[in-house]
Amino acid sequence: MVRRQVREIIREACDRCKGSGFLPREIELDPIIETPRDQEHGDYSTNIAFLLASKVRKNPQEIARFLVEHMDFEKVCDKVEVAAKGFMNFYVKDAVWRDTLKRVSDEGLDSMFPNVGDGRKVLIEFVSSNPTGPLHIGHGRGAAVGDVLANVLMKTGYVVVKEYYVNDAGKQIDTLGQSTYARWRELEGHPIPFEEHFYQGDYVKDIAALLAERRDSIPPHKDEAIRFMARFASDEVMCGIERDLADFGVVFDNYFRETRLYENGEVDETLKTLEAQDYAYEKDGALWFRTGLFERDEDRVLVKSDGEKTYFASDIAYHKNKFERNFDLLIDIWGSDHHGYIPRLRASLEALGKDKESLKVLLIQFVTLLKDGKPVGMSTRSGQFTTLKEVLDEVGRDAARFFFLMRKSDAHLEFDLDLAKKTSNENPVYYVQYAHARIESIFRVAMDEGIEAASLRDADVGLLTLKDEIALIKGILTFFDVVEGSARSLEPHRITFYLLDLVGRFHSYYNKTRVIGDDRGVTLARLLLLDMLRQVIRSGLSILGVSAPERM
RNA sequence: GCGCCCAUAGCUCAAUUGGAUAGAGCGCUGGACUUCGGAUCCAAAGGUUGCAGGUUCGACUCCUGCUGGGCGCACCA
Repeated sequence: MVRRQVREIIREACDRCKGSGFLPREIELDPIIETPRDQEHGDYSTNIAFLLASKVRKNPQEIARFLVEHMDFEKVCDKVEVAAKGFMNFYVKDAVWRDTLKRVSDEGLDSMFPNVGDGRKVLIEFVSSNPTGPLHIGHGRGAAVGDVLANVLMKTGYVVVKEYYVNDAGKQIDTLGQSTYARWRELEGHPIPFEEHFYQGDYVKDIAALLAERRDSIPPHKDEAIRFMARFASDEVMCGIERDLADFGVVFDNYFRETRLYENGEVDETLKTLEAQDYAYEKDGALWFRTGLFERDEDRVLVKSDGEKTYFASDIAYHKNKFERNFDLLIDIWGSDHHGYIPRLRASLEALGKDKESLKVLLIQFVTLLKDGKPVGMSTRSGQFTTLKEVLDEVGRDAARFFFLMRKSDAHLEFDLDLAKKTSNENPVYYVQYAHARIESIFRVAMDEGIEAASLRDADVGLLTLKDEIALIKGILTFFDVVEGSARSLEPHRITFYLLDLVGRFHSYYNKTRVIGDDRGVTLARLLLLDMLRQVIRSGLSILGVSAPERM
């Protein structure tokens, strides 16, 4: 908003300088307008003089001075300074900040989010955990990142579809069937060896117990029984996964089953296409994809010599299917242990004539759970993993989601269970939520004193004259920049950091300044400020999927 | 052996994507409640950004080489 006005001022000045012959007419620049971290350097600054310096072979400072002389900034800025090195610093008028706040208040938050997506369609595929066991903590992090990223993109003008890819075909489902069968035989008193590669978790026993209750529906022959149990168990596990996700506040638009790709013949069709273009070849009785043609990676098997298709084969078909559904952007969110898989998938998309740049893969690093300051071990095979459900039961949805978004997704995350449970100042979730509850409380008091919510419309923002108040306004308005940056960089964790910073300013302001006082005009103006603040906190928390309580 | 990611205050992490004097929280030390919620605030201490070069007006950020950690390198998914 204000940034755009500053950009316009710079553009005008450049045009004027071109007219005067100082700058060559053909020069085109898109200057970066940034907010300096040091307040002393103004509200915005630009590096345009440095960019021009190399093109017109003049001193950056000289260019900056000349630009400022030809600049018509009085409407927006008190002053524009040229710093020693050549930065141009813009000092925005307090009145401009106040008026912008008032405008947001009048027009509503939702109309202020920048339209980054412009209606483009995005498919975000995430979690996609195999239906062979419950979600663990790592899936939880992926779920939080995917869900919040979806919210961010929706706010900024994208049309978003959230999809879960269900690997309900292949060997691991078969193993689940065998594991269930073995547990069932134990229950029936006819145990068979429980092999090491079977799924060890107790949930398999629970499912076997369910089956024991409906013995009649189990086919008599072992192979058929295993197949039946595989289906039954994976459906059961999938139900549990959906339930855990719902408890976590994550709802998918679509569950896409791998078996569907086989049933529709899409896998075979994809393989035929690749073969026809000589991107696939036979060797040693297997069908190989020429990954090396497109990426620095080895050729990979699509069809094994036993005739079985690999996961890679169906995954190519899956991504082809995504493109055919006319998405402009595909986002895959994977565990970072799958990073080696990226080159071959990108290669396959290129082979199919798709733009591989329209696939973005976000990698989620591992989560280490800490309890009593010590890491809690996890391993799917041994059944020792900590499930998402356990963490949710322990710390609650709000803390879990917030904690998952306190780190860049490709950085290791240490999740301190004790800290997440604490209802104290050390817990960052409470720090943010407390600010909201505190503002709500102030409004309750204001109501008691006979101030109507509607009267905020008549508040005179000109009465917000304190330095802290201008700083708060700037903080509030930064929200829209942060959401934009979050969308452009696909980094949802920025929202978390922003909120912590914003409410920090509020708490500080609160401790110094009384909101409700004798002067009704000032009171109203401050209430308007706080109203915008709570709206931004609410909006930010709702993007994170975290509640904004009125009382705590 | 090859590839990807990470390395920043005692600890956990930021740093506007190449910008100005590298910032927060926790912890430590000292302070603030007769008034809107002390689940809060204020102040102080804490750094050769793993090491060595390079690119340029300018590097935590980009390039090269080391060191140390994580993860991959299947006719598994």
